[in-house]
Amino acid sequence: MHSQTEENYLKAIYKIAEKSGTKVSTNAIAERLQTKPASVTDMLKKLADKQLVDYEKYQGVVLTEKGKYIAVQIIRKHRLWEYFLVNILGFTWDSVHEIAEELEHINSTLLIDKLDAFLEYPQYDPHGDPIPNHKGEFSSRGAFTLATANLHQELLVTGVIDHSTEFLQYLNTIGLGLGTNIVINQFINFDKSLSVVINGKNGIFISHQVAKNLLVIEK
Amino acid sequence: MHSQTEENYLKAIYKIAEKSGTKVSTNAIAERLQTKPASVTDMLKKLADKQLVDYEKYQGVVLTEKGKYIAVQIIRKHRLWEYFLVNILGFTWDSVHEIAEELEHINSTLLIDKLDAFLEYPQYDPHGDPIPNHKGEFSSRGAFTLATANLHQELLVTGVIDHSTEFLQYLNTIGLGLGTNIVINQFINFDKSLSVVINGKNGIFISHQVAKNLLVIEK
DNA sequence: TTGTAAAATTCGTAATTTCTAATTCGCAAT
DNA sequence: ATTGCGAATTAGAAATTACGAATTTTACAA
Repeated sequence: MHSQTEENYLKAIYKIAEKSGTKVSTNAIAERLQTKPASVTDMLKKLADKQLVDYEKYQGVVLTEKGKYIAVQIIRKHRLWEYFLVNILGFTWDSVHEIAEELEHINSTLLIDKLDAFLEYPQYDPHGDPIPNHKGEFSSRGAFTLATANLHQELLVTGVIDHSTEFLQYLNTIGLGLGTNIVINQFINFDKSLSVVINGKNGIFISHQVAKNLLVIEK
Repeated sequence: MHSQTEENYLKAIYKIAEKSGTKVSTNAIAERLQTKPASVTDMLKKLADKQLVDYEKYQGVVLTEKGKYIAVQIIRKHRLWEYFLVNILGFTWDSVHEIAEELEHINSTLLIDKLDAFLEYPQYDPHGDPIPNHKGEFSSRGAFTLATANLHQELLVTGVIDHSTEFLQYLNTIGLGLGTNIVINQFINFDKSLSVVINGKNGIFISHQVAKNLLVIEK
């Protein structure tokens, strides 16, 4: 078994590598986990001893297959629990992250498989992130950010990149959530902001910063 | 917040005191938690500092009101999760204890209240133990053990005292579970064993040891 | 090629929790 | 009142995870 701390490191390394596509630096891990580089170095040595990461001093780390498998299982658990919290217990999408961070460390493959079955094998969590299946395979919808979408195309919101409570609550205030229909009416060159139609309601402005954090597909 | 270890100590002290009704000894805690008396002494000092127990060297401990409240909340969480695992996810009653031991340490009052509501405020867990409500109040059915029941009385099984997998699986093999009807046909003086009718099936023998661990009420 | 700033590591230390071994305490029997 | 034994405690040490300060390494600009 692995400690909760080890699991959090593996997940952090996975997430950073997912975004950057390269070896993961000590500082990047420290920042993500709100800890200090010295602590990260200590843990990387430990994970390397357990063959969960390939680690060379000063060169960054990469997850081994074993490490990647564990990371994906934790992500699976996190996202399934989020789905449960929102769709079964009635939590809002902006309030489930912290609880799922705790639940993801519960250790029982049987529990997760039964939860998955009870939820009828959902493919996406309440933020639109794909839920890996029991083999660790992810679905993909080929979504792109609103910032790269075309004018006048009918779009469907399928996910968010930023998961912070503040961002999600802002989306709530403008009536935007997963499944919302959206059309870009106007592109403002000056600040790259957008004027959009949300579920038929016209003239809503969305900043470039927000658009970059919204995932959509063509309808 | 309190560590998982602290919570386990509080729960252990509560359970031992519940049975004995007296101050709880260091050795009793050590045995229940599969640890050494020296470790227990260390932790008792810590819990005393936090005002969760009243502790005098060599005299044993008692939970304070604060400590008792926390212990009851952990028991509430444990039993609600057991109910969820059995009645929603389809686990068997003999396989949920270990998972619930992990889930009981998830820290969110909102989560537990929402889970309670989703489960429709169950009063008893899959082993017949009462689930404290959000105020910490327990229900009681006034059950007694099969070992103290009368001949020929129609009885209903409402709980078990021993929660071990072995005991529960044995009950499965003789077709006995919560809600089972049972009548004592014969009392064997030699070894205090019983001949009983279970759900209409005659001539099943039950040892005194088993009878002492079954809770029943009159029908 | 060299100098320097940023990144990463080492080292010593701290807090938690646990353990073993040695010691002390409380109480029952004499 | 003393003795002796089991229960409980203290002391010292290990494992885990984290941190600050000092040091080393890397990468890149001049």
